[in-house]
Amino acid sequence: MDSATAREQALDAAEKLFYGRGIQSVGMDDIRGTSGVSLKRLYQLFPAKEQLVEAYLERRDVRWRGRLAAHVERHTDPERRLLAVFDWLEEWFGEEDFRGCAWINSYGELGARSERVADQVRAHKRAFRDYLASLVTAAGLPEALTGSLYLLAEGAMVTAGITGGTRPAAEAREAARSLMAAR
Amino acid sequence: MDSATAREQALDAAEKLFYGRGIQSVGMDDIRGTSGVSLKRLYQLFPAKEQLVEAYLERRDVRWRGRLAAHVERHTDPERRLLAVFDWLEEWFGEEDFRGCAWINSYGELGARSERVADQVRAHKRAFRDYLASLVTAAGLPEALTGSLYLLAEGAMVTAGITGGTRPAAEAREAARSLMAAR
DNA sequence: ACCGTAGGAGAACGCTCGTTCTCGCGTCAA
DNA sequence: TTGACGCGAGAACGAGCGTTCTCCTACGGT
Repeated sequence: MDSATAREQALDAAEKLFYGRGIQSVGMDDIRGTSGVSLKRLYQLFPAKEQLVEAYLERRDVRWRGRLAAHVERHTDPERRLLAVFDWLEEWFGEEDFRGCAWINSYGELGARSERVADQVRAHKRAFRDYLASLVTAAGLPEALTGSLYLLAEGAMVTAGITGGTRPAAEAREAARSLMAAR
Repeated sequence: MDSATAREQALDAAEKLFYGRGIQSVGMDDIRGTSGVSLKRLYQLFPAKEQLVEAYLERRDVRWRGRLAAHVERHTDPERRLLAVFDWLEEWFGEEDFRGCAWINSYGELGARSERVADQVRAHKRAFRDYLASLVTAAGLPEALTGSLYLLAEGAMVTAGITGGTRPAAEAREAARSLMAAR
């Protein structure tokens, strides 16, 4: 098995376990068991657990925003594209293994102790907000709307994570629609 | 020192440390050092750390909702009372030791592993949402508004926790005002 | 004064877990 | 064929921490 493959398998295991059970409760030995990558190899690829955590969050960030953007791209009407964000949240919330927002969860777990993780969470959230802002601008809507829609999306993510179910996404979408109509 | 006092001091230390640094990174020895209550006494009062955590969350829940309600009580106009929720969030976010919503953080840390903690978080959030619903009803506004305002408040809490600052509260209040005006 | 008990300080125990080390095996170049 | 090397399996090490135990002191009732 070459390094690139081992790395991917390690990250696959990390994502599955860290996201599903939390970061602190997953040991490097669990990663080894799930990934099939030996401890020696793991430590060659990632000198410490913290770096595996960072790589996990970074890869997930790229994929998460990619999936969101891909969904939005399916629409052309600018206002429809904004609402598509909430459609996608609903789809995401409904996935079998959905356990809330990985960054909000990680922040609750490590934000107080790891500045690196805290920075990654802030960067991810800023990127998401910037993306929303670009959609708002493209739709010719007032910039101030960005903050409202962002808060609705964050509220939906945290609520869906805690209570389960997809309803928060639908509620957020309706609120968003109403705010957009109010101009 | 009598039992009641020891219990209060233990809970004071637990709240300060658990909220400030996260639950898992605080040891029972830290609680002892901060509270001045000996380990033996701590284990008499709380047979295991998990029970101290539960007591911490429960006492904080009562106080948090009490403070919110007290702030809302200062107003009589029903719509003003709803907006006062966001005023209070802004005040809370601005406090020196604010580190986000204790329940969202705890859920990120322990929600996947402790059903008890997960239940407490859900109960707290349900109580908050029910309270919002009662304010919405009292103001003669449509029930559907509750979900929107709740998501705005949750989004503001999680965002203020991650990025710091009080701005999310102001943004949420403006969005809430707009939604209430849209009827 | 004397005993029984409660309580404090802190050592001790057992477990988990991040990280490193040992050992043995297979591979490949010369 | 041989020897150096990479790698996997898993033991080992060391730290942190939840929990319990030991020992000692203080005090209240008789």
